[in-house]
Amino acid sequence: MLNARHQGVLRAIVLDYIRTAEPVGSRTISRRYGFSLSPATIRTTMADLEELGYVAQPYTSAGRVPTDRGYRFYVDALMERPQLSDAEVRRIEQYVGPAGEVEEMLREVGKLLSALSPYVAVVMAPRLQESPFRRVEFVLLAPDRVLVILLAEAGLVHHKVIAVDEAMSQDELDRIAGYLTDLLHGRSLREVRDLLLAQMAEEKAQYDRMLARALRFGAKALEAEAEADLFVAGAAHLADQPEFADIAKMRALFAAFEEKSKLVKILNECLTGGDFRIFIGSEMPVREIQGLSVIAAPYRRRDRVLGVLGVLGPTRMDYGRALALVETTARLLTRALTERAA
Amino acid sequence: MLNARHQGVLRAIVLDYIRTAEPVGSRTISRRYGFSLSPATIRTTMADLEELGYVAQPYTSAGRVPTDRGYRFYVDALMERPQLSDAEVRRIEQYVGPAGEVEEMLREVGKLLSALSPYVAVVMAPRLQESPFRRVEFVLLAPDRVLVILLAEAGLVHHKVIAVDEAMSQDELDRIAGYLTDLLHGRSLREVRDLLLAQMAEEKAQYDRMLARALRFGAKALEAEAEADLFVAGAAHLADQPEFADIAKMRALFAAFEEKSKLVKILNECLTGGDFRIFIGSEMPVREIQGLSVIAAPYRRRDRVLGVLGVLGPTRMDYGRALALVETTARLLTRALTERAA
DNA sequence: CCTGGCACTCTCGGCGTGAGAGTGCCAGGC
DNA sequence: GCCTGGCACTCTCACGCCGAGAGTGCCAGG
Repeated sequence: MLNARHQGVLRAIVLDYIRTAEPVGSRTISRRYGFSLSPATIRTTMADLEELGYVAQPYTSAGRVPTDRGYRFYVDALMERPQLSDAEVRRIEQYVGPAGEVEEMLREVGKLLSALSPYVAVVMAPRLQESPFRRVEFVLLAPDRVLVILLAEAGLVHHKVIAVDEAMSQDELDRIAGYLTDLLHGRSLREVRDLLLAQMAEEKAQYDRMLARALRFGAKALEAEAEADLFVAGAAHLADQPEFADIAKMRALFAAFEEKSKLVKILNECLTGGDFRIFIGSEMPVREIQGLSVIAAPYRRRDRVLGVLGVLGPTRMDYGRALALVETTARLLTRALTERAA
Repeated sequence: MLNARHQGVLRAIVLDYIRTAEPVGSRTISRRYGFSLSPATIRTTMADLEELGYVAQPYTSAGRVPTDRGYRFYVDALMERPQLSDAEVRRIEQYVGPAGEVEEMLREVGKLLSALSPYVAVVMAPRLQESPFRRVEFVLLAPDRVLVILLAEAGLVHHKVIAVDEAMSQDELDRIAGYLTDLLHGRSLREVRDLLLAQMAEEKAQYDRMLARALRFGAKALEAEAEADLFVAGAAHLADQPEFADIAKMRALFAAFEEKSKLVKILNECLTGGDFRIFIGSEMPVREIQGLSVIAAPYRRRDRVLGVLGVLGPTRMDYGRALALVETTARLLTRALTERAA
């Protein structure tokens, strides 16, 4: 479909446009990208590329700009895959050290990603619901309020306060906690909850008052968490990108960020699939976000996918470097989480 | 200093400018604000106000714009104090219901403030360090990692994971937790920590191994939290304000928001003082934030100030309404926290 | 098949202009 | 003595014009 010359010119257009954010002319390509062809020849090639939909002109007789399709071809077939520098890799390694708490670590990773790139970092935290369960603890705060502490694998901790209808003693809570912990060791919270509900449906007789109470209470404590947690860092970066010099665009963007559910939707698509995922402009599964690309990669513990991290930038983004950054971070984070004691 | 006419004209200028964001001319004032004076007369008054520094002209022979000093006088002496509608008060009451966890509630309050005003909401969470202490719990995660759960008054909960040098059993942890809880009931974490360090310094003999260990471990568990927690909501609102139609200003603003420490510094100033605090433009204790005003009020539990909430907007802000909003929210939040069981 | 030449198109910045808003000042009136 | 209408003046802003510059498409010749 695209011969070598077409591909070379497309590559040059993408590279130059990523660098300068200005439409690229035939002369620039001929001079700066080592083609031994005159601008006139380049022009016919560019006309071909335009007809095939890989590049576009902002207006008649301006230079060419890559289309989403052009970026896609570039990413799939032309892009080099640069390595991060050793210093950068070391820096990432420091941030994902094995100590501390997972949420804290993810927040730091977000800051790191946004510091190492001019884009917005997004990190989706593991869904507690889906994580293998290790333990639950209850702490009586008041006769009618109980603090629930949920511990999942890999240092994932979550606490919440729930109201209870009937007064309980700390002793009773401890017994219930022990019972739940035994019952559920290693299953996900979702499984646990379903199990509890199933048991509750069965045990109509309520011959064991304590057990009935434990079931009822446990089901309440494990009730579904609201939204997947999302950390966004470096949103101010976008204001630096020339494509968002327009106030109206900026507004839409920042509004989109406050509605994190949109971002979650995009990142969710990355939970399946392989090593990484790139959405370019119109490929984005959410309509509200325009003119942006996302590069995201899942991170794991052993073989289980925990969450997704990535960067969000203008379609005119340095895909090679951003991908290296995202992949490396995901890889190192996966390693750190896998090496974690429990 | 300012006679009645001066004040009336200043008030009209501020009101009109808040509404329209356009410099206010003598004619507008004469027509729209019920002065039975001709524009020419208004003009001489305006010239006086300008000389005294209450208003300024963006350029020769444009209308007048209030200066920071003008806003200050308006806020101190001229401003009406509108009431929130019943519906709004009810809405706030719903958000600050007595159940659930404090942090969660504060986050919601932030969203609420930004929904009820076109400004940015900021809510500073109680500093755990300063809160009266109720209880500590330890959970052994791995031989060398312990989950610390700190419970302060009013349902303030915090957890963190710490690394320990020497292996401990859960039994031992429970004993230490009990010891610490007994020792410290009702004091703030800061006091507790200082106490521990003092005791450690004294007990050089280490005659009681268990006690020494408890002290050492306790001190570590209570180590200072990083930053005061801050919730920011509705930052995208600022993009709607005409004064930030300039990209450069927006950039600076959003960058300032990511550096939350600046905001914390401002809000900290409000922790002392009485019912509320208003910083107008150049009065702001942090130089990085320009052209903005802050209205903030502390919220309490009983008589103890826990934190601060407020809104951040352009100096051209509807001070009356914003103040009503902030004060009411702080008042209702205080009531809810005070009524809380423990 | 490539290339230099050429006419053409479109953007962009600078410039001038005129309308409009608002001012300060002054002389005259209540 | 204070207020007011009138007037000349100033400054911004939107508009349109123009020329420079960048880039194109096409064509004819090597």
